[in-house]
Amino acid sequence: MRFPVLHNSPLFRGLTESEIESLVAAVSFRVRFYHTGAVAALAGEQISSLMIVLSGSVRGEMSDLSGRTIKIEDINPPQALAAAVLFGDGARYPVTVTANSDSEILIINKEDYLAMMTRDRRVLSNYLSFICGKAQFLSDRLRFHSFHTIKGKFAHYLASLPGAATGRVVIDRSQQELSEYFGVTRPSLARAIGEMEQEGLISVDRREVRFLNLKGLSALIGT
Amino acid sequence: MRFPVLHNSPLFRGLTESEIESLVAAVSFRVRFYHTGAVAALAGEQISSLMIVLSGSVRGEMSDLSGRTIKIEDINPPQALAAAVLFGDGARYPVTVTANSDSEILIINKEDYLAMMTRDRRVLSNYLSFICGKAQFLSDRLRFHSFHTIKGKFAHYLASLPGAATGRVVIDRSQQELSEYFGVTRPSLARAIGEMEQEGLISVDRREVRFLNLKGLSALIGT
DNA sequence: CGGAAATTGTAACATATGTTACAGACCACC
DNA sequence: GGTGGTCTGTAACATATGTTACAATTTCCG
Repeated sequence: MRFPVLHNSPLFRGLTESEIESLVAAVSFRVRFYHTGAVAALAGEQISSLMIVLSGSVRGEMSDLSGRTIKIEDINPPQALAAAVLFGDGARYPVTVTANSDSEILIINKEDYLAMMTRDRRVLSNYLSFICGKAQFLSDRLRFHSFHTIKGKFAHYLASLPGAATGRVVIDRSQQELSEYFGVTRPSLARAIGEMEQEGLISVDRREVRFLNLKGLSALIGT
Repeated sequence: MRFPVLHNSPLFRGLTESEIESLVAAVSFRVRFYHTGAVAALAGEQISSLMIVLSGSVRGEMSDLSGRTIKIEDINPPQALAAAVLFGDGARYPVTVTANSDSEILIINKEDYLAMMTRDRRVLSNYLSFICGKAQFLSDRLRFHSFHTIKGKFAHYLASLPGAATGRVVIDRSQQELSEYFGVTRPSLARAIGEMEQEGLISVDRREVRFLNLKGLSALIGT
């Protein structure tokens, strides 16, 4: 059994295809085939295995109170299902996973995956790196939400840019992207920036922002 | 060197004190003493070691643009510093860590901690369980923020309670706690609940909630 | 039972943000 | 140099939420 697609998975980074093969072959794995529309995992079901999409495409969706389903995300090869919560106490699938098209999924028991980690340090490092990155991402994201005002989010964002200490930073994305990152609408962001400029907190020239009133900016962050 | 306090750490759950001792002793560790006010780690500094508070107390704080510092959280024994991002690519301390009182911190190099994981499977399991739990927590938290209206958050929360399928659930916390969980104010939550009741979506009797209009509730979640 | 403390319901008002729409500025490309 | 497309600034209006305050209700404990 060969899994060339796993070579691109962050979980197997740095391993040759043959190394991956022998690692996987050493444990009891299986490959299941799901026809379009078939359900690979049910929301709420206990997670007992690492599942990696080998081919095709699946989607995670939640069913709401009236039975309607809402699509959350697509999962394409070589992504894994719920990898970030795999080893949590009583880990359960947060979403129902359904095949978008005919798909193959590699299934490796949790215990076996653990064994692979102890056998090859790179597998361990890769998983740790993956999940720590995820935690970092979620944590950063959540921090932004903790500032309730757009000005607060923007001030915090400015402070996080390289060169903030010099009082002059360059924004690296468009207002559109920035507003999505903040979870607000574009006009609202533009208005907030305009007001901050009028209030003498910053001066804006295209994508370059200068800090004019550090105390005022800090007050926004503190809120 | 003995570390009785580690016995209560989730990272060393299930190990006897002597097992912990010998595991730690097998790698190059050190215990550093920090006087009140001393800085144990600087925000932005690269993370090279696992640091566990053995005694005393430290706090994480961020400095804002004007140099003022804002306290984020206290870290008490036997908690670890930035354990959730330890193995991320280019992991850096998100906060500056300062001693609240005279404190001792156990410092174990990242590589050495990795070695401990491969040597003892329980250490590995514990860390994985810890970080997956963290990811789960952050992810749940973030999901709530994705519903912009309070009614949406509340409907989603109701749907997540055990017994939601029966159309009758019991809320397990006070409005005060719930509002903090949602990141909104208490009167706003009360108003939202009142309106949902008036709109015929739910009926509320103390902490018991019945679902009257599943379609309407779903519409809120879908928004 | 009784009184204190926490919890909950409700109101009036201020404000931040979303929504929608449009016009000017910039940019790439022909 | 035009020309279409994206990005940005701005406006008027609707609305959700925060703020503050107080009364009603429940819970807790002596």
